[in-house]
Amino acid sequence: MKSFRIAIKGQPAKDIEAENLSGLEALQYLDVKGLDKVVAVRVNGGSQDLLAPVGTESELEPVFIESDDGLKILRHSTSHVLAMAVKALFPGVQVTIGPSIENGFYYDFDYERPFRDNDLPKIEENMKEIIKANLPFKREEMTSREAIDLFKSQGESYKVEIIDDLGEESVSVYTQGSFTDLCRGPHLPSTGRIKAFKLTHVAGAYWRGDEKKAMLSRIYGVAFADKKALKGHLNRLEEARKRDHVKLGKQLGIFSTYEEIGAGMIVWHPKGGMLRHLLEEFEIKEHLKRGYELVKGPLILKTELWEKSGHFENYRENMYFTEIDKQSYGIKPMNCLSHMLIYKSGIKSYRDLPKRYFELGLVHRHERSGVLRGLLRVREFTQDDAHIICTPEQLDGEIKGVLAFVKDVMEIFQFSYELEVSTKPEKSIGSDEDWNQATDALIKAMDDNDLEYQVNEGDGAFYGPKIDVKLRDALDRKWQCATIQCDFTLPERFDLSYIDKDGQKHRPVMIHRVILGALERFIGVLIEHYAGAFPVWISPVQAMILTVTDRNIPYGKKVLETLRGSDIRVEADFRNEKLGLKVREAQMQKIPYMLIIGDRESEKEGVTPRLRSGKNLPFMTEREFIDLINEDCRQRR
RNA sequence: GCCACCGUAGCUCAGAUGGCAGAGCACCUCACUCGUAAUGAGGAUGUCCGCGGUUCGAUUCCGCGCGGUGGCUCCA
Repeated sequence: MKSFRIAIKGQPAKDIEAENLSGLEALQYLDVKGLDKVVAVRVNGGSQDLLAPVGTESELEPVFIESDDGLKILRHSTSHVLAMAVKALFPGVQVTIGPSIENGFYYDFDYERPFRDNDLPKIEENMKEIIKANLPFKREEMTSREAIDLFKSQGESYKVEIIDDLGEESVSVYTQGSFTDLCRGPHLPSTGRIKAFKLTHVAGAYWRGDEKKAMLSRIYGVAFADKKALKGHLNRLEEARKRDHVKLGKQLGIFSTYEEIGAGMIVWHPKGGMLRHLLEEFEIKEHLKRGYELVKGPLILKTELWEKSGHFENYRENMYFTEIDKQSYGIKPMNCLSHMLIYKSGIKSYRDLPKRYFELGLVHRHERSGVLRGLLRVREFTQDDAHIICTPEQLDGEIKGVLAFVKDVMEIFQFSYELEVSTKPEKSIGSDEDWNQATDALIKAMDDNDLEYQVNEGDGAFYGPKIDVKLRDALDRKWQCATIQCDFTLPERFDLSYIDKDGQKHRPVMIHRVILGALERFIGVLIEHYAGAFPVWISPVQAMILTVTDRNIPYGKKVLETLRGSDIRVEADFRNEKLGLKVREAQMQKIPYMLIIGDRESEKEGVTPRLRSGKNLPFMTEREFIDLINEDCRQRR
């Protein structure tokens, strides 16, 4: 008999005598409530299986299935059940890896053919059998040598490769029924604890994420603590799909694409044309306010210039080229080149700096066909691009200025965003000193502003480190919008200089930055963010005049003229239709204000606005309504 | 680019072991002049994404393209 001193974290310890004590027994002894919801236990901070023994001095924390860690364990265990089912149904399949992910899990397989959607139902059936059998997950430690022999005997070469690469003395494996998988754990006590899961889709995935390696077949699934939570998740997904910007873009007359025009090319319909115009107007104002200068470069530039900048060498695959009078030209994928030449067009003094050149620049990039998606990834787009050329001493202040700019703009659109900083990649240009200085400047700017950020080591551009600002779409996928990038290459290659106080030429520093990013992508995220119901200040149509009967058309026309004359974006529905129909249609177009014009309004010369929410405002004069809209716009709501 | 799925009327979608292609909405005409999410009746609507192949016959089966969606990779 040994004596154990155990405690629930933060509570008094208890002593107990036992030969051996599992986590589960310890929790029982400590009288933990709701044990049927406990899937693992943290012992002195580290998660382990419920049935694994605890040490003689242990501080315990139950891991409940609904907790983040509990769900991770559930999802990971479900992926093992998936692998077992697939091995049972498809002899000769090899298993690779199967982690838990947000809301679910996946498992990658190597099989003679890829899996298809219609394989999923029978796999699910098999998984349900495994769950019903309530097989325990049994952990076993063994030397790597033994594990390699074990997996070799099963023909599981990927597992052998993983163990080889781990280079550990020993590894752990988990077995449920006839299926054994290399795994660190922990796992559920048994398969019966899986109460709600669903296989969702299949996808191809490269082994180890390397496109030169084998294409595996991935099966995705979701799993939740109970059926209600699973259903809730599936419902939320369905709701999110209704906000899909491609769908809303078509319904609201914002944009469309055409097979006959080409992939990744957006055609803007009237409402989208207006939306773009409003955003561009907004951007120009905001940039001028912050000391930027408006510039504009041509769409195609001689290929020699792209060679000089390094784009031809590094970015040719993504560029379109054309030939005019036997001279090769490249269609710009970025706007920086003309900006460089503008800077060089005269000698610059330190007194002239910083220069902030802003351009709503149209760029073309040949993105690989498989990555295109709606407005979020296209081949032709407009960037709200600027290049800030400054002295090294000004760098910190300029970065902070851009971060503040991003913050202001994101607040206007009520976006929450995530910051990521990317450091020096393997393949890069420039000295370590430059890199360190610029990376420090980026990080310092964020630290000084108490901003939270994630570091992506080695993810920087080849010419410099960057801060990326990511927004999320309806389905919670992250999209890079704003970015702030330091660049050492271009000032060097274009031999940019300024004359400093010492009368000598010095090399300026350059920041390449966008705030919204690409207008296309931003609008895509924006549509999903507002579910198509734009605030009044950027609504393509702010008000719709709805007449009740034909008698009201003359006054309706007068209101239309008055509002148009006051720069209100207004349309009118004078059709001989029932008011209910007109309201419904305006409602589906998500127009902020409907102006009902009946006999009452015609006689008293005013309007009765109806809001998108269904609420009616009191009768008011045309003037009062114009003021109302103008106030909305001033407040950007 | 790679893997899977998908492409039928302007829109949303149904359809057939391979045999003249359907519904609702929208559209057009007529009636109704109407107060806050669909008035009624009638009418017209197709290269079933494209090109080849198999077949007596292909929108359906096969191949190749084009386009879309979900992933992987990429995203200077």
